[in-house]
Amino acid sequence: MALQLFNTLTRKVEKFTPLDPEGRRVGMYCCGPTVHDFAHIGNFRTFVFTDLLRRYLEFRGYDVLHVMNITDVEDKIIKRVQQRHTTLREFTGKYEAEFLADFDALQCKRPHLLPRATEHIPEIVALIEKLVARGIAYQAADGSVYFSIEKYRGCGCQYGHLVNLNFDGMRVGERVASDEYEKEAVADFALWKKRVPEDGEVFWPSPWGEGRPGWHIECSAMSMKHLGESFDLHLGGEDLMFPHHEDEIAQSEGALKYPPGRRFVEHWMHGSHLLVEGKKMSKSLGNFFTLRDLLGKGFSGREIRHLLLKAHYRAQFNFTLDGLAGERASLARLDECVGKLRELADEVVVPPEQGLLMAFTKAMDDDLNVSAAWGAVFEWVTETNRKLAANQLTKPQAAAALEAWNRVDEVFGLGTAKTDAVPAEVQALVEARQAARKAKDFKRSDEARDQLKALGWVVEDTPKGPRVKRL
RNA sequence: GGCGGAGUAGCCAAGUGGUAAGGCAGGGCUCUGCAAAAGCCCCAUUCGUCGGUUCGAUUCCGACCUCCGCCUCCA
Repeated sequence: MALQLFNTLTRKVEKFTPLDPEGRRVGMYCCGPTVHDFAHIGNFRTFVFTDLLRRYLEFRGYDVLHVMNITDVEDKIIKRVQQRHTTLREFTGKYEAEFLADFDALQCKRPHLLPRATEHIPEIVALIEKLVARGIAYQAADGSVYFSIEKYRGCGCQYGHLVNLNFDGMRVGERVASDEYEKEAVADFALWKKRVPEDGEVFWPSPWGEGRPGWHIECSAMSMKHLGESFDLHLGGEDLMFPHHEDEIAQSEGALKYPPGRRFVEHWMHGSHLLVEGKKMSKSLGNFFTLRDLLGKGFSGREIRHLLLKAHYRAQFNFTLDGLAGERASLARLDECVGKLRELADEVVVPPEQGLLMAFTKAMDDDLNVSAAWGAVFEWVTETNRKLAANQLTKPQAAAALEAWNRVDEVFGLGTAKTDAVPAEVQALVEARQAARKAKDFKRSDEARDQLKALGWVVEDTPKGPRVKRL
């Protein structure tokens, strides 16, 4: 079976075929963060999803070029730069660094390229010039340059690939009515925003005067620069379908005349939103977790990653602290099994056991069915534990099983749990307890166990002697 | 109002026109001096409701109920 992925363009699960004639190289663009604040756990759901897809493509043998933009100029950013009396670079640099630290904590592979909008102004201007030259973009009386959806459609292009748009049925709400710009049509969107006093020092020169890029144009300019005018995959959160991605398609396909059968992006994928405690995240409800909030509650990036990877990317997922705590036990079961295999397998190098890999691949090929994939992993855990308990696993068999898990984990990216170094005080208590047990002084040995527990360690007696684990 | 998604055990969740994966919690057992966040085993005659098609439906069709998301800030 081949890899199949849902495509928002067709609303169907389709066989994934790269544009590369050799079928090897894959260009993948993900809409990255707007660096105006700490990213929250909902944002990271999307980034963990894109990381999962990239890793699975690599597992399937593709040579992936992963590009993720950093939006470092935008209304909210400019407002905060003014409020804090700082510079754009200093402000966005801080949140970009924080974002990447969180990204790393969640064990996401760094994209190969992290282009910043402010470093692509010439490409953005060039793209807008093409649109102006084709008559699809116009400079309004307010000095800003807008994209004309009417003109675009007049060129034979379709607006509304990703969502079924019904302009008449749309609620033209307060947000549209309150728009301060002087557009020809309400649906037109800004490509270049004319400099206003509130922008402070944030502006660049352009053929239309000083100003800054609109929100959508950066992604068209940067994705095409780094991945070519047509590329394979474009990902983002579901909220980006409209208007952001729709407008990206319009800008790109409006600026370049694509030959029949070619288009800006072959395959669009969107991750569903995360709910927190049953509700959409919002600051007023206080259900707004940043990664550091959760790390502060004692959860690890690895545990959070594991929880985010349990849900299918297109399914709405309810994030709860209880759920996170529950997953800890599940992950521990897996770690325990892998740890035992590691002990037994030693350094033996053998090819991976096929059973787990086949079940895993079958599940993941089906639009990244992680639930089925985890099902396969845990069936394998139970089976492996059974053999382990019965002493039925030889060293090469354990090594093969471990190798299979390692391949799977190249995709899940959980790695090994960080084992805390055992402090001398704890080690001394373990030894004292063991000595008391040998002397059959169980009162003393139980006291030692209680003391260990108070220090946050749990002791387990195994055939190989006592073992301590962090509580 | 328009568009889209979802309802499967206490909770999370996969799946199929032929009789329900997996995880958490719970129960039993094993190991143990006792234990264990160690291991094994058990745990839905039933898949929102009502009809229809069918030898057979949770799976297909129709209606209804409920929940959620998007509709120009948003991952």
